[in-house]
Amino acid sequence: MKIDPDSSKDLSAQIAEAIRAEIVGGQLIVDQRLPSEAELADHFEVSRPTVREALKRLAAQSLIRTQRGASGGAFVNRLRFEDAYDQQVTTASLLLSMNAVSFDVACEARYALERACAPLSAQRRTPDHLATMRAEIHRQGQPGLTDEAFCASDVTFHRALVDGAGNKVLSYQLAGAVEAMQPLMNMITFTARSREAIVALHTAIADAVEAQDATKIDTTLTELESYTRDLAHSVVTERQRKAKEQETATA
Amino acid sequence: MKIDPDSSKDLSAQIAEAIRAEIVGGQLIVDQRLPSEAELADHFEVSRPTVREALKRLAAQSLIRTQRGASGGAFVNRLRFEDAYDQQVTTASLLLSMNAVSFDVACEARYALERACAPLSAQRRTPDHLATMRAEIHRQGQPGLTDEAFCASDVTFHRALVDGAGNKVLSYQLAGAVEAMQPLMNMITFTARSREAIVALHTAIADAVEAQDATKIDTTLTELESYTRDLAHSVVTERQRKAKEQETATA
DNA sequence: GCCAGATTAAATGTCAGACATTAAAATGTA
DNA sequence: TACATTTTAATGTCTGACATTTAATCTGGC
Repeated sequence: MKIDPDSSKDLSAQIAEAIRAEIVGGQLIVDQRLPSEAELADHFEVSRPTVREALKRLAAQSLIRTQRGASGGAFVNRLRFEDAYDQQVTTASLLLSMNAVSFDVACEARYALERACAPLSAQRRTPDHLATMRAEIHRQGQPGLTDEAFCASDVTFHRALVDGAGNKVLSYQLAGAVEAMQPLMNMITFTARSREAIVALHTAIADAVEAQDATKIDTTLTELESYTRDLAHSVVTERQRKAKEQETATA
Repeated sequence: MKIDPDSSKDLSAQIAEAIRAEIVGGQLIVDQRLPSEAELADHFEVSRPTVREALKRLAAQSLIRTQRGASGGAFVNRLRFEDAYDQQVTTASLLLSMNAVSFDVACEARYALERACAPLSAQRRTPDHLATMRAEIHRQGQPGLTDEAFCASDVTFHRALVDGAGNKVLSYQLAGAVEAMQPLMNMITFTARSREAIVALHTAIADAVEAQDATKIDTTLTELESYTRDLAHSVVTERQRKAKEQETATA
């Protein structure tokens, strides 16, 4: 394994970097055991706490897992889609919230990606996917549904559409984006009227998926996108109007 | 801040989780300073090394940064697109290499995503994007170019196409996917003949982008996808044939 | 010979206290 | 006021110890 010159960065960061390079480079393979903390400390000529900090960094990225007890230790972890998925959701959420990404930009990206798998989904969707979509549409029509539940159902519906493409990589990428946008979507309070319109568009999408009509899915998704954006705009302007009104009243 | 019951997980993992929840929940905002390690240790009733391990976990995810010296400490980090981008590339690379994702699946996902931003790119591309694409095409035509340089240029070309859509979220998502696939693409050794075909397709794409012809971009990308897959298949079968030949020779 | 239980050993998890290093802030002086 | 010095508060690192977990080994009885 590599050495660390006395550079500016933390020792633990350098050690983590060295081990990560071994993993992505393929020198350390899945389920292989790393040397023990004491051995690593010896090798890198640092103390055990420093090595531990490095290992925790790698664990935070799901690159390794640790096991206690005899014949325990740190093992190279098989990165599963679910783990990566969780990471991506929080990362994308923070990106959106911390960088003042406008609703329009996020919305555009989301629907562009979703349209990307429409043709594949039209071709490969199974009865399972269709059933999920229909079930969620039915749920979205229930009058007593809370806003949060409606949004969650919305996410499930769109995930079914994406999963219908039968491509794990695509599902991974896209589902992360869709889920990350949910907080932004939640900011829009859906009225009974807008729910009705959304359910109608969802039904049209489900019909098109069932009929394997890729073009129709595409155009309906575009409709849904512009409807969502209009809705968001009207919510924003309404809020501004109310804020102004209140300002006038107090003045 | 929250407490930790004596559950199964590491104390450092629990503490990291508690702080992360504060960050994603918005209780801790960007550039805000966390309590010092000693104060955190006091609050959570653990030792300082344990707190430090927790902080390193968060640092590994770019959620915090630390600063030494008086009035130093740990600060909530503004997650930038570049940071997230790097993380995504390594995550996606590992996903592909560790989960035996087939070339076809990865390739399909990549081109599906790329087609998703074709319409936007046709609409919004600037002279800069066009210039980058032309420059990379020219480079790809040079006879002395190494395979690695050709692939890197390929990535740059496609990034320009994606960036042309003028949507940071889209660029972030897609560029990660494209870059993660590069090692897989590198496995295909390009012959002079296939390079020629690829340059021709790239030229057709650049022309279509310049003409703002979204449909033409889409169809050409599809052509490029199927060409790439055919190439990969022929490489694989050729390798198998050679392996068999050698087996027969030794037998 | 074989199985159940006790023992051992090796590893991670945690703690306490100390010192080193850094960089900002406070202080003193011309 | 401007500049050099000192102080101070924080992270970075080390040492050594103990606690806990768990697999492997040893032991005794049948």
